[in-house]
Amino acid sequence: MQYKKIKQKKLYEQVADAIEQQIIKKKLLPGDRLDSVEQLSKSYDVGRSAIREALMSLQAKGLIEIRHGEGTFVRHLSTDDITIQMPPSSLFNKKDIKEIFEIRELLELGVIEKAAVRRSQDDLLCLQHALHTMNEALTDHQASSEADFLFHTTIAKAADNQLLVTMLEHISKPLADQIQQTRVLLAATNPPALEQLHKEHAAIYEAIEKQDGKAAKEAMSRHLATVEKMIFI
Amino acid sequence: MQYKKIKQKKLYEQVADAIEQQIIKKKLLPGDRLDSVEQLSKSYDVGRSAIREALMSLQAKGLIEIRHGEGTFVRHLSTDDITIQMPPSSLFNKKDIKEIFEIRELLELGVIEKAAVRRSQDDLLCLQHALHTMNEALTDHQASSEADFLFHTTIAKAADNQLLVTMLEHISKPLADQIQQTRVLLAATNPPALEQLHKEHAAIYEAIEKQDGKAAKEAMSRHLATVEKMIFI
DNA sequence: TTATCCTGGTCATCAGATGACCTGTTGACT
DNA sequence: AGTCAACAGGTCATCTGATGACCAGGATAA
Repeated sequence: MQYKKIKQKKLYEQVADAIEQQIIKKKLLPGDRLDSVEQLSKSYDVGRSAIREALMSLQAKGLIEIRHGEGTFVRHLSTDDITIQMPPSSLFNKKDIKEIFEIRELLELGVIEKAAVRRSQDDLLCLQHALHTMNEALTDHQASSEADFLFHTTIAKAADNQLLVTMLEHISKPLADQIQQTRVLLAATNPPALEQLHKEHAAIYEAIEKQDGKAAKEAMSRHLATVEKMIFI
Repeated sequence: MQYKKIKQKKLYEQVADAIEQQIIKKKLLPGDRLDSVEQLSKSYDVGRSAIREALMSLQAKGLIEIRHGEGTFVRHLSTDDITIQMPPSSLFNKKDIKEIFEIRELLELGVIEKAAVRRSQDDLLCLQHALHTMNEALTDHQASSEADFLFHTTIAKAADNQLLVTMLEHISKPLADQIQQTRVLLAATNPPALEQLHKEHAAIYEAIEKQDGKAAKEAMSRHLATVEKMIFI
């Protein structure tokens, strides 16, 4: 026998949904100010706390912005308001990290093909800069990790797809921790490996400069294989 | 002249951070029960509302679960707790949709290669079922759209990467609306196009059955090209 | 043993009060 | 006219006491 769920939604969720619908249906446009908490409280006939919690959850979703002393406003939003909720990396196990890495690989390989074709002169300069910094800072793990991250981010930017940049950044964050640890380890036990990383980055850069998508993809593929080996020892 | 921001963080954010740190530092393990709101209110020496808002924001992040009448618990989490916040699709413009589609293409092409290799017998059955439903329900746009979605989701599942499934689902959601609209349109104006979609799906299925990654990828690529054309008229 | 009731602990929500903060206005001073 | 302090009105931020809803587990009755 099937029963219909009577799940009574929590009050603030109902309110949040109602307001969200208004935004979706364009009854509330970006930039508009919502009524004050007191007002809404009366309109929806619920307490102020319920309204407040509803607004807070919408703010967490990025739909609205609450400004102390001013009011609550509908946000203007675009694809870079898409966010990925990643629990802290310390809570992941090896298998999770592997899954994440697999996805990064997909995105990164896709992005570099586009980047090689679409890259501008500016992008090249940025890449050069990152490359240079990384080489300079071989001993400063913090700085070289950041430059590494910047290198990859810049490639994503060159692909001219903002959403892709956002996703790669989010996906790479938990990996970045792992990578930095690995860098520290390598510097102590296996300096030539760092040298290899740099060569791979350089190869990637050259392929992008030549706008050779295929070569770039292969270079990136080799690079990721190296990194993967280093992480999953 | 540069000035340092004196941003004083809101109370509940400080509390939320404090508790999050405890979880990250493993002082609070998954399954543990947090102190009651009253208790925490005393411990942190802030009002109950601040505690409550902090807990709500952590719940939104997926780190904890608040159970009415029982208490608040640290969640066990894994990669499928990674969520992607997508504003409602109606708020996107054409360019945004194009970016999203580009990413979907990347993920989908990557996933199908893995799926073709890793697919189990069960996965094949599911795919058959989705395929069948889609064909049956040519006139029921709702049902056929769902079957379409199921078809792609099942492929992701076959790739044996839970995170990938999650991401693809989230990414495809805003596209699904567009696609359904398109389906309705096609049914009225261009029935053969629906036929073509079905053939493409079938081709994808066959390649997966043969575990031919390359062919599967090509079939999917053709399919996505078709869909893209249909969406961006 | 099993079903029912009771109780203590907890979250959900409300409403009043106070403080902090922002904007715009007014009026004095330069 | 331009600058600035002071003020007022509106709004969010937070605290607090009160009440209801909900759950788990123990006590009780059939």
